[in-house]
Amino acid sequence: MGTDSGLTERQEKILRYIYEFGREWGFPPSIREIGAAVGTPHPSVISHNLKRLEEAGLIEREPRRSRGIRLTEAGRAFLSATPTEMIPPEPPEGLVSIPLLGEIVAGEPIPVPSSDFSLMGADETVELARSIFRDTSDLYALRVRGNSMIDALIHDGDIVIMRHTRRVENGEMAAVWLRDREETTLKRVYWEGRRVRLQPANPSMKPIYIDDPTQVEIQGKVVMVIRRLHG
Amino acid sequence: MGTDSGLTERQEKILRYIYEFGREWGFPPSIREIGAAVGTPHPSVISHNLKRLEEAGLIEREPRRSRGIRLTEAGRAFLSATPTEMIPPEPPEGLVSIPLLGEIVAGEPIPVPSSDFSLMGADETVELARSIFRDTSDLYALRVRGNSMIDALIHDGDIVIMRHTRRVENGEMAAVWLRDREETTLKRVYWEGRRVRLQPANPSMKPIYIDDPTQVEIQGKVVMVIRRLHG
DNA sequence: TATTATACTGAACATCTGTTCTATGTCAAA
DNA sequence: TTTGACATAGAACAGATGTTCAGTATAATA
Repeated sequence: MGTDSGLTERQEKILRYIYEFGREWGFPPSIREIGAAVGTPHPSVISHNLKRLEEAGLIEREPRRSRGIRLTEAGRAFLSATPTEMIPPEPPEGLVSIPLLGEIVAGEPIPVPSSDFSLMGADETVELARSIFRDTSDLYALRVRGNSMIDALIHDGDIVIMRHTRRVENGEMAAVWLRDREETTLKRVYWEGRRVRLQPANPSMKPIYIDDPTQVEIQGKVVMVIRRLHG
Repeated sequence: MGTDSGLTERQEKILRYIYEFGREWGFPPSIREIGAAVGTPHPSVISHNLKRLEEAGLIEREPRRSRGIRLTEAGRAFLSATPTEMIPPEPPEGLVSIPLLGEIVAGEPIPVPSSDFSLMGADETVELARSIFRDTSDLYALRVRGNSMIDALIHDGDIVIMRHTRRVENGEMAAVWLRDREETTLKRVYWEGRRVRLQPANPSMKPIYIDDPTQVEIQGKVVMVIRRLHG
């Protein structure tokens, strides 16, 4: 037995993972992916617990279909009601609370943890109209520090709204995580055969060429730039 | 070839089915489920067409993962561009609908009627979170045309949110109505004794001096700059 | 103690699923 | 006509995936 919610700690973990996996990837996890996430490689255990979660009405399943897991409203409600630390207050309908995950310095990039893109840990949020975006599930915000991106018409204090996607079109501006350097930087990305060109918007600056595309991890693309002025 | 969209009829069917399947089941379809839906039980055909859809940027895929299909923004846009059009809903509480009153060209200013700042006549609006602003009663929006304000970090297509005030501090950026010229322009305003200096943010451009301050009518000051990028 | 219920472990299986390979048909350009 | 690009068709395969079965462990209960 786990908590007073009637769910095992593992069951709660599973439920939460299903939610977070869906947010990140756009489709539900498989049984074994859940198992790896909660530390049990045995599908029967997950299967058993999924059965319990379904009996509790927190999820729905499509028998014999891969990734046939669906969170019910009750499941979502359960997750918002039992936070791990703090759950941000529900924004009014029509608004999106976009987590402000940190800062980004264009010239001298600072790392942004690539694993933690959940709402947790974001003490600040940016509220925008949901209608502006077609899909708001994978948006986050970064505050720009420094004036190195001045020629991209982005300067100190600006807020950039990012979409957490793994793929960008040629020429789109993206937040790029360079694995070997452990840096994040804002650049326009061009896929040139088997190398990647990271082009600063400033034409006087030379592009960075990455010969190993696996070193380049797209954190997301810039969807919007917001600048607030005097009052 | 199918339509003028560059997509085969089958590819369009596939794209639409991915969307509808996701809406119905909460997870993406498998390749063979797509095949059955579009009348071809051959996975290679679907695989081939999915590759095309991915190249077109309409979907994203996670290689070798079952149901690893995700609609991109472009994909959603494509679908909503074709079928029955949607009716925009009323803005919910917590939002401000800021009237988009027209365009402003920094270099070659165009007139904006100073008398009509009501909501009427504004066919477009910009929706923002009410919490961003102290007071939302006197806000309006203008779309920037042209790149003359490029050194003010404002460029073509940007939306500027204005506060309709008659008075600005020295150095604040304002929309200025020049009575004799019947023009509106975006400039930083400096009150210098009995004349007014309208300073373009571009340092290479000369300021405009207005000797008769009554000719200068402050339309409002720039409160926010919004730039939307790809998707 | 014996019983029952629940959660877990381990293994195996049938099917599903994405991918790859080869071959065919179609249509437009050379 | 030939050529090439492209959509399609069929088959096969390795791995993923959901499911099931037998057995173990632990705790609550009679």
